[in-house]
Amino acid sequence: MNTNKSAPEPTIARIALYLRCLRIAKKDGDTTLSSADIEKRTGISSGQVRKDLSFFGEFGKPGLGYSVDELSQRLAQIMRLDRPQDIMIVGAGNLGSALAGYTGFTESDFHLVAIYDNNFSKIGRRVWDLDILDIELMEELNVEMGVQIGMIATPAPVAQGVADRMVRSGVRVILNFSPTRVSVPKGVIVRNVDLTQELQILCYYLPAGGFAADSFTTISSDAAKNIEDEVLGF
Amino acid sequence: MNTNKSAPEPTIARIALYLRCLRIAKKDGDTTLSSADIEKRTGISSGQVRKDLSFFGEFGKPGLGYSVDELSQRLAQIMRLDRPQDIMIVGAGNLGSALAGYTGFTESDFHLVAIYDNNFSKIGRRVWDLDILDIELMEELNVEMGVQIGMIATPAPVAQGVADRMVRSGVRVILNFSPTRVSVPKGVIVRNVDLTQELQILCYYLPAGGFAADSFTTISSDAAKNIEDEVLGF
DNA sequence: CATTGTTTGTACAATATTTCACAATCTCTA
DNA sequence: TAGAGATTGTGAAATATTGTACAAACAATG
Repeated sequence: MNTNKSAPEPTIARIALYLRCLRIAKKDGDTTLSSADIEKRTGISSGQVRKDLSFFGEFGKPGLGYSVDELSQRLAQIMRLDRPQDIMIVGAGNLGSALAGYTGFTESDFHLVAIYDNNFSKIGRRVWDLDILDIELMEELNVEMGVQIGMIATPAPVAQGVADRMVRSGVRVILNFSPTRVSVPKGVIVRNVDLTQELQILCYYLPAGGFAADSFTTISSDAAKNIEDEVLGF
Repeated sequence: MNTNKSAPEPTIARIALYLRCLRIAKKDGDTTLSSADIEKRTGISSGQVRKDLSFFGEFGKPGLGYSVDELSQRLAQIMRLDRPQDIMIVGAGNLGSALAGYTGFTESDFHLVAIYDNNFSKIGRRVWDLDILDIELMEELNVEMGVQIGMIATPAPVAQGVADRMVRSGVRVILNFSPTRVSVPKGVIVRNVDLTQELQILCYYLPAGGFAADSFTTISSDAAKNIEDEVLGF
């Protein structure tokens, strides 16, 4: 174990993955998982899994593995995911509205409690089951709500102002979808999800020779299942 | 410089940032930028900037810096962003539709040419200026279109099937928004954008002591501008 | 055109992260 | 309950990434 210094960020990111893996394993009826099992499910090497977990304690039993229930509970505790977390969104446009309706958040016990905008034609309109609120009221309203997690889904030019307002309102961590970096006081954490950047990175890995449809046509991933046949609208 | 081995992934990610920075600098009228200037604009240390750029060549002039125009052009070339790139989206639901309408892609010269779904009630409907196509036709249609970049915006259970179909259709790089990992043949690249995971990571960094609104109330980021006053709907 | 001031490119050092290997510990079965 | 088999936790080695510092190259100015 390693009590003094905090875990590396990549470890934290993987813990989130382990949590999802554990939930699926539980649904599958597995009561215990070895690090090798976790490797099969996540693709993360068993050694990496053990090292990641060992940052926080000794959760496993030699010869057996990890108890699905116990590990889930402990990891959720560490990640502060053992209770529902309230979130707010600023920007009720294209992306903001989609995020507001994203069911994945709800499934993971995130609870959207407010969505703000600065556009008078949007304020008061409903998105899913929420009224769009006037951003001018955020500081006031958040005294009551106490939301600590904010998502920025605005154009770049207003992102910094929104971040500042969030911080003044008591928000402590920010997920920023706008294509710009925002500055925040020390102690507040920002993560950027930059959709364009992701595409650009992928472009770099595009093969040089242009379009070549044949190269991989016959190869099929071993994890492929025949779920395409299911009636599953998306 | 370093011709033999390919650049580290973090470098590639930052190059995308430099490109954006360069575009803004050009708009600002700057014709030349030093690595220190880039640090001011991006927050990436000047040393890091120089090291990143030196992976691909010697673009700067000692005593002067980098020519905005030349560097933009060279970097765009390296990232294959010197010409428009066609993309497709699978999943015309909540998130997929939002991505289809995301203006950021268009601004960076990405061109959405197809959006697919498997739900008969959606196929044929229009999203923005595109007809939603039957996913069953992807292989056939993409012979003509030759799209190499795909985005998965479906529920997790069908993501692997969609990825397989994309690969069979000639897609070479995939941006996966579904909350699951997909396997692809060697040579095909997948990047995952996992919205729930991002929130979960942030949760970990939430301060322990619960809600404490005062701590940062008076501190304001030095980069804050008064753009809130602008009439800028979002 | 020499001198001063800037800025690059890069070797080297420092961190950070991942991989590897294995003793120690536990399970399971006979 | 003893012995075989499985799996953990963790140091130590290997990689990967970032930070530092400085000689060499150029600009600018009078």
